[in-house]
Amino acid sequence: MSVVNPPFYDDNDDDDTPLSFKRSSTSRPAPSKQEGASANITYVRSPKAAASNHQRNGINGASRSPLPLKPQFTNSNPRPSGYVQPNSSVERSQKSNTVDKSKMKRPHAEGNKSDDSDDDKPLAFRKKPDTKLKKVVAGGENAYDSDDDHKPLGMNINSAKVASNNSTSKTVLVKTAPKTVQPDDDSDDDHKPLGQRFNSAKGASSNSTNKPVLLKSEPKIVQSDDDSEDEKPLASRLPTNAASKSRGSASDSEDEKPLSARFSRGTAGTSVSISNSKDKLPSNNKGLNNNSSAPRNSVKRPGDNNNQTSSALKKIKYSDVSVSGSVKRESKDDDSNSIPVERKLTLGESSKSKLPVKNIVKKSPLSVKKDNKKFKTKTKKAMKSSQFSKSLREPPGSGGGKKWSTLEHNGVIFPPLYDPHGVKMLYNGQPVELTPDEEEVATMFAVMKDTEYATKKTFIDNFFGDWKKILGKNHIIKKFELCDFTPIFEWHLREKEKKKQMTSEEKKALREEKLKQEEKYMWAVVDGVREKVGNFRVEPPGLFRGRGEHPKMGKLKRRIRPSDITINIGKDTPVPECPIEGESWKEVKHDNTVTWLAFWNDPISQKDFKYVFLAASSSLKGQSDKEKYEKSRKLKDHIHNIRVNYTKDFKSKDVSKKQIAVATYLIDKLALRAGNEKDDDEADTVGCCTLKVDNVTCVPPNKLQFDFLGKDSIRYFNTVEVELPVYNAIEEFRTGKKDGDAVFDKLDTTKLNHHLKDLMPGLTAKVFRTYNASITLDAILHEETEDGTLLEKIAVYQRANKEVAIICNHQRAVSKSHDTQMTKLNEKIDELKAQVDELNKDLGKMKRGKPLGNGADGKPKRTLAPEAIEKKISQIETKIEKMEMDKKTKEDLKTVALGTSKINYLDPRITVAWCKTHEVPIEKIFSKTILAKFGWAMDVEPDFRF
DNA sequence: GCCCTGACTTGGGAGCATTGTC
DNA sequence: GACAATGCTCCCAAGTCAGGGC
Repeated sequence: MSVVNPPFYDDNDDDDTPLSFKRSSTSRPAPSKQEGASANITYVRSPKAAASNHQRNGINGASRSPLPLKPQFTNSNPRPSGYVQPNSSVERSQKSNTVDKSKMKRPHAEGNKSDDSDDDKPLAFRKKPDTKLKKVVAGGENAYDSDDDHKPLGMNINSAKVASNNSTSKTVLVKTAPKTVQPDDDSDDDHKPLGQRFNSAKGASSNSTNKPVLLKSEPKIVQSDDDSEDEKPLASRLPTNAASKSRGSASDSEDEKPLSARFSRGTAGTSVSISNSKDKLPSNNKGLNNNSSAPRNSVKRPGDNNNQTSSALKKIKYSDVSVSGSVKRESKDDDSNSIPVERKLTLGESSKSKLPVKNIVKKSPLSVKKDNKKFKTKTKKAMKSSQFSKSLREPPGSGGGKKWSTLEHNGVIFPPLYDPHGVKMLYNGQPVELTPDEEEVATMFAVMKDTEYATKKTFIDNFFGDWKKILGKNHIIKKFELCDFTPIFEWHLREKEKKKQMTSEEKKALREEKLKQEEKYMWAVVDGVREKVGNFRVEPPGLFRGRGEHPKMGKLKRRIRPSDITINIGKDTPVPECPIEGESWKEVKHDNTVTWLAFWNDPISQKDFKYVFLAASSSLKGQSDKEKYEKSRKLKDHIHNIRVNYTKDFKSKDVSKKQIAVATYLIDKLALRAGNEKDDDEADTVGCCTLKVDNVTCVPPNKLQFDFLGKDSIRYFNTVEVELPVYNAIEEFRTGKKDGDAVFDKLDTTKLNHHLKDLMPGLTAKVFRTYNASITLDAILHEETEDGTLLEKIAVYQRANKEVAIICNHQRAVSKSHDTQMTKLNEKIDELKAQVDELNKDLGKMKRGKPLGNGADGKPKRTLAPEAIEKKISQIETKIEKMEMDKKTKEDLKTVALGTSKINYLDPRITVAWCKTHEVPIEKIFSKTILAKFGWAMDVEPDFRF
């Protein structure tokens, strides 16, 4: 890639111009990572092998933090029905990513028993000195006193030979020898990405199994006889890189240095943001004073009509007016989706000077009094930990509990009323006349006829139960089995087809019409700044599509009416007109301590609410996002102590303490979710604190096998080698209990989080996920990126992204067309290879002066110059190479969902900084929507490290 | 200290729009 | 231009976690 005088930012207004974070002679030259500041525009980076990611496996590098390596293949695992067995070696290679974080260790790291700490490295990068003994799955490892505490999960895997041929779950090496905790250990493991902290199991059994399994609706696993890892839990699929670079010991010490010192690049401070004055929007506020002291008489909680004053004050905190988020007034025609990327880049920088200064909220005497009272009631323990226990929930710059001063919006838009189609369903073979209300619900079910829901008893029972209430006792329809919804289903298919057949003009016209109707609801004005509203459409009625084995699936979600909806709006602002004539809102509030614009009670679960919020691109959300990442970033400074702390407590005689220690260990090492208690009317899923005895199996001498349904009923199945004290503790917690009993019976998320706050302000269980995800990305990008082509760089990013997705167990179902696509690709590759063979033969003949003979069509072949044939061969080979790469990527990512981590767990500043440093156009990584969401991160310095 | 509520984030999939291939 | 593949956005379900009430 050329780096000669590329403009750092485009200076023009061309919306279509890719936003490349290139350096220009006028911008600050980017210092190379290795060389510190550099005045040269051209980067000089370590001369790493230019091989693609796929090819790097096994290549030793000088890097101190080995990357997660290519997954090793494993084996035969239970797979969900419908999954296909890939056969090719390429496929196998992809599958291997199922785990075995253990395999991630690089050989020389393995051999390197240096004490060089890698605590500060992301887990994914951590090496394990004593690899032979440890296995992990899904990120399990215990390196608190090791050198990998700061590494991301994916990088903390050491390789080790795993001999199991028949194991049913893949294991990943983890340190087994319980180390004595050395607080002054020079470990650098604390900051490694999780993935690197797993030992890698070189040559892991191809039969081990931790395949990711999507069990959303059907938890049953189909045993497969192939060695695919496709269905292994992602958490256990961290790619290994047995031979990959390992960090040199010399650099290890850097892990403990402040980031700024580690990556000082000289010219720090130079702004890299572009400035485009025309894009800077005035902060006028349409007549509503954004600094006005809006009365805080709002009610804190929806539904609470008697608590307005107190609720409004409840969250108020001493002002913190650091409004760093970008706030921009959208021009009338400025749909955020079409904001030029470069404009988005200006948000962070330009907005700083343009932000409406939020009010400094002084606590009212009442609120102070209330706070004092609260303070006095704190227990000694709470007081002791008060500095850490203080809620940090409010986003920065929100002025304490106050989220806005003025708020204008137009309410919500309702779905159109039901339009009866008149198609008669059959009952007992006879057409049945239905009223519009009856037909509406019948249609809801009919259109789902070919979904899995329609085959589930719970879904059918719930639907039929609710439908019968509408049909009434005397209706002819009595039994579901006699119902035939086919005529309605066929009508639905015809409608779909009609829609599909519409010309693009007709579709466009429809879109425009819809946009016209919705335009007014799409925007809100917050403190004088026009912001996009997220979900301004009221959910239409339908059948509840609960995931997994949700007991309420199929129940009727009734139509929401204005009288169900509570509106939240600025006090001196006109209340949105109710769009349905003759009806009115349930209530109107003016609560500026919350960010919702409207809510209604969930018709399926009355205790739950459905909120209307601002869009992700809004400054309020941006501030909150930034705060989240800052908090996670702070964890890096505490992680070593936290790990030392919980390790100490593994052997505590106080069972509660011991359970907290072990749970924290699991959350840290396996990126498990906290695990709140669930009600009986919810799907039976678990997290760390709610693990049941039958969710964890102790496999001597020191492995734990986890098998449970997590969020969204996605299966987490993983075998992890853990520290012996952890293993013993889990065994102890299970003793005397039966299946279904809680492993951590002395623990819940409240206790756990309270404890975590003692260790770091604002720390909660979920912060570990963000921390490990972001530090993994940061580490991999910095270790792996080389001076390659743009495509190669993007491949590095994708791989890092994938590591994180695996750590977080972000799975997706294999697309229906996956197999067809793979078959087509294989056929094309074979065809091209045959062409190359033929051309090579021709070339040989020509060189020997022999005639070429006839082609496949029987006609004499055209004579070409040898150079032309060689050129053609080369072109086809390049094509084959590309297709092989496509194939690998496709297979590799078929069960991994990259988007979730990108949107929720990866600090965007890491990505932006990397793009700037490596001249990768940011839109190659972030879509327009994500760019809008991360506007606040766009002006980060290229040398930013998480 | 427990239970419950409220507010917010996280999450996968459906379906639509865009891009690529022939 | 037709069709397929890919990518993106929207939808809404399902988590987390703080704080109030008793």
